[in-house]
Amino acid sequence: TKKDLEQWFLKTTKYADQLLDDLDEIESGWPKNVVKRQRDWIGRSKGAFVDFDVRLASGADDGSGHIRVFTTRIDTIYGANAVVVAAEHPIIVEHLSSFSNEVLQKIQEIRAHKLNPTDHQVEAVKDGIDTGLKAINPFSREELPVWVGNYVMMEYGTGAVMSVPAHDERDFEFAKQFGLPIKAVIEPPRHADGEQKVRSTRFSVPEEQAEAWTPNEFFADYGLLVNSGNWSGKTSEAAIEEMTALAAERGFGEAATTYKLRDWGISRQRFWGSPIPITYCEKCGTVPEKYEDLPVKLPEMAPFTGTGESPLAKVPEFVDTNCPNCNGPAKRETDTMDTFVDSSWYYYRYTDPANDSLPVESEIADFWTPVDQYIGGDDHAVMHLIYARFWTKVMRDLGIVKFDEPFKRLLTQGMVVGETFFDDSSGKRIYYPPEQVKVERDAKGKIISAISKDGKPLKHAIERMSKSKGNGVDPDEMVEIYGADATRLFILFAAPVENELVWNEAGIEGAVRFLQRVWRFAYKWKDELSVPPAAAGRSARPIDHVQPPTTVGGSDRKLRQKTHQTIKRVQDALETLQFNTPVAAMMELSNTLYDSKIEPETATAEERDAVREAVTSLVLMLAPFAPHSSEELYSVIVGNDDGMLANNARFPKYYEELARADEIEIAVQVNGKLRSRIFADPQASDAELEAMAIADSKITEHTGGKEIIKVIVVPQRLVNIVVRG
RNA sequence: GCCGGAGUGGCGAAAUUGGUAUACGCACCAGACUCAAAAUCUGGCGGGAGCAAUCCCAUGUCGGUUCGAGUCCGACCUCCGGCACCA
Repeated sequence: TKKDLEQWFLKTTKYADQLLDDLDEIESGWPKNVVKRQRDWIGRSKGAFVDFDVRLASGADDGSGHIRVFTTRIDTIYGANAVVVAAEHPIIVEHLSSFSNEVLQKIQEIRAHKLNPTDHQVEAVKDGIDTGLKAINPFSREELPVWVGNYVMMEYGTGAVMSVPAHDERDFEFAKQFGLPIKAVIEPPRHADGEQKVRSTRFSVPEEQAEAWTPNEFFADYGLLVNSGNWSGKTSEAAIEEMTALAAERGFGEAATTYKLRDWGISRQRFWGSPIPITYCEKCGTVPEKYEDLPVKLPEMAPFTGTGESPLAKVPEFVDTNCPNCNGPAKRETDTMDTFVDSSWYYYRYTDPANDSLPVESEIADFWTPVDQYIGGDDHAVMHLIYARFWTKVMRDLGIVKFDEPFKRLLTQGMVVGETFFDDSSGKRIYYPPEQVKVERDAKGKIISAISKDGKPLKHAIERMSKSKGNGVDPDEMVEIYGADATRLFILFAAPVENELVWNEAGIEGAVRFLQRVWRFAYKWKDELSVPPAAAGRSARPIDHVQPPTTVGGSDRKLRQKTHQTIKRVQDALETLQFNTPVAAMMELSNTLYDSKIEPETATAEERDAVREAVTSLVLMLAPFAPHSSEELYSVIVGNDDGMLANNARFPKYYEELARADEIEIAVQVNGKLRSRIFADPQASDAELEAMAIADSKITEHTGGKEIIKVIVVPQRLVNIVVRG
C-alpha cells in the first residue's frame, strides 16, 4: 500500500551520533531518567558487519552473493553454528521458489505472527526452520546452515545474525530448541593462579575435553578465545579489533555501528495537519512547491474514505494542481505531517510569531533561545524531546540558529494520579468509576479488595487521571469548594514538583486554613500596614517594602530575623524550582507572626515596623503561589487597587545581617551521641565553644572520670567530645 | 530477564549535601470558647522504660568507613518506572 511504500521520512538516523553525544552537554540540567531513556532509545551499538557467502543446498555457488550479518562479538565467530535470518530477509524472498512446502509454510507462519501479535507473551517461544541454504563462515571456511528464525528482526541491523549458542542467550535457546551443535569458543578469563576472574562459575571448560564438550550454559562475557584457529589465546578485546581489521582488509566485512533509532516517518493520513508541500508531475516527477506559493492550504472539507488512504485524496480541487516546474498537470501529496513536526520548533516560532516570510528571523531566535528552562511531563522523554533536539540540529546546519541543543534545563513535573478500578477478564480493560466500586482497605489504607456494584471482582491501579478511567478530579469543583488559590497552593505544597501526586483531598483544608490565617492577620493590622507616604509615591523604581537593618535587639528583632530567613529560603527554593519547601517556610513565618503576640493596640513603633515588614513580605512571596489572595492583600497594604505590577512591587529583599541569629544553639555530643545543647554567640571562637561544652553540667556527667582524647568543633553547629575509659 | 530510581511517623513529606532526624501540613488525642455543634485558639503526638530529671532503641535489612551516617561504601530485601528477543 501507499503507506508502506511512500512514507515521507526525515533522516533522524543521520544525527544519531550527535543526538547521543550531545546528551553529555545537557546532562547536568536534565532529569537522569530522561537522559537514560534517550540513550536507550538511540541505542548505539558498535560492532562489525561480516559477509557469509551463500551456497544452494547442493553446495553449488549460484552467484546469489552473500548474507551480511551484524555482530558485536566477531570474536565468537568460530562458535557460529548457523546464520539466522528474519522471515522478511531479501535472501529468503529471492529463493522462495526453491524452498520446500514445509519451509514456505513456516516462513508464512512467522510473518503472520509478526504482523498480528496475538498476545504479549512475556517469553516468546523460539521458532524457525532450516531453509536448506548454506553460508560459508569467512573465518573458518565452515559451511553453516541458513535458518529462518522468529527472533531475528528485519528492522534492526541487517536482519541477519550469526548464531553463536555458547555465547548468546537467544542463540543458546534456539540451539537447544532445535538440537543444534553448541561449541564454546570463549573461556572465562583466569588469574595467574588459575582462579577465575569472572565471578560466574556457571561456565567453564574442562581443559582436556574442550573440543568435544557441550556446555549447558551460555557465557556472554568477554574472555579468552579457544577453538578459534590462529586466534585462540587472544582476549576478546584484541580479537574483536584484529578480526574486524582482517575482515575489512579481505573485503568480507567492516566495522559498523547500528542504532535502535529509526528514521522519522512523518506521513499521516489525516484531513488536518501541516501539508507536505510536494507535487507529483508526470514529466518532472517529485517536485517541491515553489517557495512563493507556500504555504499549501488544506481544503475546508474532506470526506472520510474508510480505506486508510488520506481523506484529502478524495478532494480533486486540492489534489489536482499544476507542476511548479513545467506547469503541466500534477497531483499533490495528500499525506499531512505528524504533529511532532510542529511541536519540534513551536518555541522558536514564539520568538517571532508574525514573520510571514521565514519560520523565524535568525537574529531574533538567537537572542531568545536556546530555552533556559523547559517544563513538561516525562511522557515526552523520548518522542517529543528527541524530535525537538533533532530539529534544532537541522536548523543549526541550515544556519538559522548557532547552538546544538534547544533546552538547557528540563523539568519533568509529576502528574496528578488517582486510583482506577477495572475488569480485564475479557482481555480489554473496562474501567469502573471509583464511586461505583466497593473498596475494602487494610489499616494502612492499602486496597484489599474491590468489587463493582454488580458484584464483579475488580483489579486496581494508580494511573494518570483521565475521563475514560473515571478517576479524574474536576478542577472547577475544587475551585468551587476550596478556591483557586488554596487548590493551587495545596498541589504545590503536597509534594516536590517532579513527584507523582496521588490525589487526596484531605490535605487541602490545610491550605485553606493557612490562607485564612494570613488573611485574618493582615486585616487585623489593616490600619498599620499602609506603606509610609514616602515609599508609596508612584515611581518608576520598584518599591522596596523591606527596610534595611536599623534596630538591634528588642522584641521586634526575632520577628525580623524570621522574616529575613524566610525571604532567603523562599528565594533560594524558587531559584531551584522547589515549590513545596517555600510554602512550608511561609507557613512558619505566619506561625511566628501569631506566636509573637504583638497586638496592634499595644505594639511599639519598632514592633509595628517589624510586623509591617513581615506581612508585606509574606504577601509578596505568596504571589506566585496564591495570586488572588496575594493581590487582594497587597491592595490593602498600598491602599490602591492597581495591583502589584502597576505599583512596581518587587520580591522582598533579604538582609543577611537581619537573618543572622543573635544566639545560636550548639549541639554537644559525647562520643557522637547528643547529650546537651548550649547557646552561644555566633561569633564565638572554637576554643570558647569547646570550653563551654566541657563545662556544661550535663556533659560532665558523661565525661567525669574519663580521659578526653579529642574535641571536634563544627563552627555554628556542634561540639563533639571524644572520651575513653 | 536487563537497565534506572526510591525505601524516613498513621499519611504527604523536610533535613543547609557527612554534623541537633522527623521542619511544614494532614489525621488523631486533650483542653479553652459554646446550651451544643462547627469554626477558631492552646497543648500533645516515632517506639520503649521511668513519678521525674533522664536513659535506651529507631531513617527497608545486615555489615563497613568515620569522632559522628537518613546522607558515603559493600551485600541483600521490597516497591515503582523504562526497555523488552536490539545480535
